[in-house]
Order: sequence, then C-alpha cells, then structure tokens
Amino acid sequence: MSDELDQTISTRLREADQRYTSGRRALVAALTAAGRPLTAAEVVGAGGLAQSSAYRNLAVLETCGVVLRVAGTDEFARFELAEDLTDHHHHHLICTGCGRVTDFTVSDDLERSLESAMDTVASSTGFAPDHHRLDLLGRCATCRTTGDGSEDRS
Amino acid sequence: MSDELDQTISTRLREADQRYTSGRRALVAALTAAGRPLTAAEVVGAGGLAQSSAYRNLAVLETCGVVLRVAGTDEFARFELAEDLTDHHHHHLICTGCGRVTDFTVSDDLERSLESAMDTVASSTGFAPDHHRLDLLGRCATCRTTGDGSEDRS
DNA sequence: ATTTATGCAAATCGTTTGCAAACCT
DNA sequence: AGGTTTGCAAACGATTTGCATAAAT
Repeated sequence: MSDELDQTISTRLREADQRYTSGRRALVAALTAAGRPLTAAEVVGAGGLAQSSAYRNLAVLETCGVVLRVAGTDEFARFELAEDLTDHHHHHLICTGCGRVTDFTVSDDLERSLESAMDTVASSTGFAPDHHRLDLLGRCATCRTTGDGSEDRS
Repeated sequence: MSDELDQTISTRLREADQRYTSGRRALVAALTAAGRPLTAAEVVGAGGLAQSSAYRNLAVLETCGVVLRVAGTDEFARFELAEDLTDHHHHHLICTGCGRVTDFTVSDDLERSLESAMDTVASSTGFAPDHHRLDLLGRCATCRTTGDGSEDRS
C-alpha cells in the first residue's frame, strides 16, 4: 500500500478522533493486498490480530469511511477498502458455490445509465438513492471445474 | 393470490417430492400480500406459524425455486416469491435507515445493457454469470422525514 | 497520567436442529 | 400404519461486548 493511501486514511481517522494504530494498519494492508473483499476470518488470518480486535477495527474503519461492508450470498460479512480510497469504482462477481467475491467493472455508458436510473427513482418516489450496487451471481472458474461448492476461505 | 399461482407452486413442490401444506400456503400468501421482501419475523407475524416452521418452510420453498432469499444491508434475511412466479422482473430499493426493501423496475434498455455486461464478463473471465442483482441504497421517505433509522419491522 | 486499543472469554441474537406429538394419504 | 410436518426448547455460529492489561499520547 502506498504512503499516500496511508496518509489519506490517517487523516480520515484523525478527523473522527480515531488513531491509526498498528492493528488498523495491518488490517488495511491485508485488504489492500487482497484486492478483493475479505471475510472477517480472512482478515484475522492475514492481519495477525485477535478476532474481537478485527471486528472492532473494521467497525471503526467502516464508520470513518475507510472500509465498506460487502453483502455476498453466504453467512459471512465481507470487507473492502472504500472506493474513493482506491479510485476504482467497481462491482462484484459473487460465486454461489464458494461465496468468493471478486471485482469487475462495466462500461462508462452502463454506469451513466445506472446513474440516470437512480435519478428517475429519486424523482418518481420518496426514496433518496445514495449509491447503487450491481452484482453478478454465478459460478467462478474454480467451482465450475471442481464440480461444486467446497469452501476454501483461507 | 391467484389459483393459477397456487397451481404452479403446487406442481413445483410436487416435482421435488414436497407437499403444499397449509403452513406453506399461509407463507406464500403472506409474501404475495406484502408485495415486497419480508423478514423471517414478518413472515412469522403474518403467517401465524411457529418460527422454526417458518424457517424450515422457507428453506424448502427456496430449494424448490418458489421463494428467493434477498440480501439487504442489515442482519435480517428477507424472502420474496421467485420472479418467474410473479412475472415481474425487478430490483430493490434498500433503505439504509430502517432496512426495508421495496421493489422497482428499470427500463428495458437498461436491462438489456445489464444482460450484455453479463455476457462480456462471461466471455472475458472464467466466471459464469447466472443472474444479476441491482440495488439502490438510500433513505426511504419515512426515514427521511422521521430524521433517522428507528426500526419498525412489524 | 490518562485515555484508547488489545486479547481473552463470555454473551448476544438470528437461525438451525432434535425430538415427540399432530397431520396427511 | 408409514412417512411428513409441526411446535417447543435447546443448540449453533458469526458477531459483539465486558473487563483487565498493554499501548499510545
């Protein structure tokens, strides 16, 4: 992870009266290195901090807008760095076999269409859209060849 | 709910060696009447059956392709009738205040673009998309006027 | 020195499961 | 009767929390 990213995060935490501790740095490093949303278990494994600390820090980072919670299809919550930190607006490929979540992007045209759909909803209902979520559900290459969904959350 | 719908569901259950019991009928009726995804608690409240039976029947109906599990942003699972039973392809408005999920539709043009994005992913990666999920996250009219997210899952 | 973060173990809570009674065919 | 579904209460498991210690400022 770049020093610049670290600086931005540090500032964002300080603005919320939070410290950028070594544990939180480890956690951010794990998410950065992964390049895909990680489960709490994966974060714990990679970051080397206690489970409770991982959850607590993820909550802090989420509140400060550093980390985002990602909804998959299984029972595990997943976490990734906020998009405005990575400058990489993306969507998710969700494997219905193993639950793994990976990133993908769509054309600017499609993004614009999505934005316009949001505007339409905003003006035709009382709902005030904030952001959108576009996921593709299917089977990843591994689960397709392996036959079925035997997990590997390591 | 229409007799035709009941017929279809009955058939679909029978094909999986499952019965269309009164409890399951009540559950389907509750989902039909609601017209939006319901939490397990809401289903229990409306269907008048025990919690464990509700969960068990929802699982059976999900396996048989009658009911679909919907991911929101809160800790509650939500359920709705499968789209091919309602002939109503739709997406979800998810309120980040109260968690409530409602339906909305987009233009056929946008749907086609989404389909084409799926095809692109399919051919450029090993991932085999099955369906897509487009959600708009924001605040519902009630939560916007009420100020903030005080729950009402009744 | 005082406040905040950590790790452990216990608690929480939506969901799942074992089991005996009620139900359907 | 034979197999399935139901409701109750107990079990489960991911996540959260209480509390005493360690770290940061």
